Amino acid sequence: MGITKSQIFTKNQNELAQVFKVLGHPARVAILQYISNQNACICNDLVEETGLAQATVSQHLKELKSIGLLKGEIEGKRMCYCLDVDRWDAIQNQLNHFFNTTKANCC
Amino acid sequence: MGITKSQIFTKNQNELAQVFKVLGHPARVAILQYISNQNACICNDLVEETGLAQATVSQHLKELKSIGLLKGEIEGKRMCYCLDVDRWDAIQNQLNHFFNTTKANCC
DNA sequence: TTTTATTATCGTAATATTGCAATATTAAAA
DNA sequence: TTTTAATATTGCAATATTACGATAATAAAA
Repeated sequence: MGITKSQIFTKNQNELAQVFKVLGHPARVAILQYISNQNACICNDLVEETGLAQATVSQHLKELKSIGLLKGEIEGKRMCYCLDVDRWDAIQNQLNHFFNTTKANCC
Repeated sequence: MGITKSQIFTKNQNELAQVFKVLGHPARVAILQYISNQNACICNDLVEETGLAQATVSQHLKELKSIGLLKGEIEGKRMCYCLDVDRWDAIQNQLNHFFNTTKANCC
């Protein structure tokens, strides 16, 4: 096979896993950290910063957008990507809820 | 290509991404939640619980072990897998540190 | 309008992941 | 010792991801 059997898991489990998955690439971690050190960012900065090709960076940005972590505004012929802070906080809360509720007494 | 260029990122970024990646599958989220509802667990329970084949479950458990989240004790001819609570807390702290430090003023 | 700069998308190659059947391993039970 | 039960490993097919060159799209600048 090779296809994740998402239909056998709950909506919550799939959503949680999707968030983790998007964050599960060092380039995307690096992109988020870089944006946090600026007040904003543009894609071409990230090409220099990450050492990845422009097409690759654009693709990673798309994935971060797909879970709502980034929002982009058009600024002339540039894109200004920045964190969606509300979504950022919501995701942090969601992950903490997972960690707090999934804590077992060990055998 | 298709290979993640981990050498161009920091050790911290790679480690963080690796943790997110392991958690980024609904079966592994479900396994952790199931273990938390028991006091322990055995692999065969998980086969029924998840609807995945025994080999598949075993593989997911191996990945969770790879980041230290689970520890397994041999109990006769069974394995007793349980959360490593110290590691669990450490990872939660690591992720919170990432979320707290990577928080930008939006543009 | 033409050029230039910036970002997105498409197509494709390389690699990774998922899932499972078959088989191996291990230890208790018979 | 042989059988049985539980888990791990191997090998493989299907699908997903990563990366990038080429190209398209868009908007400011010349």
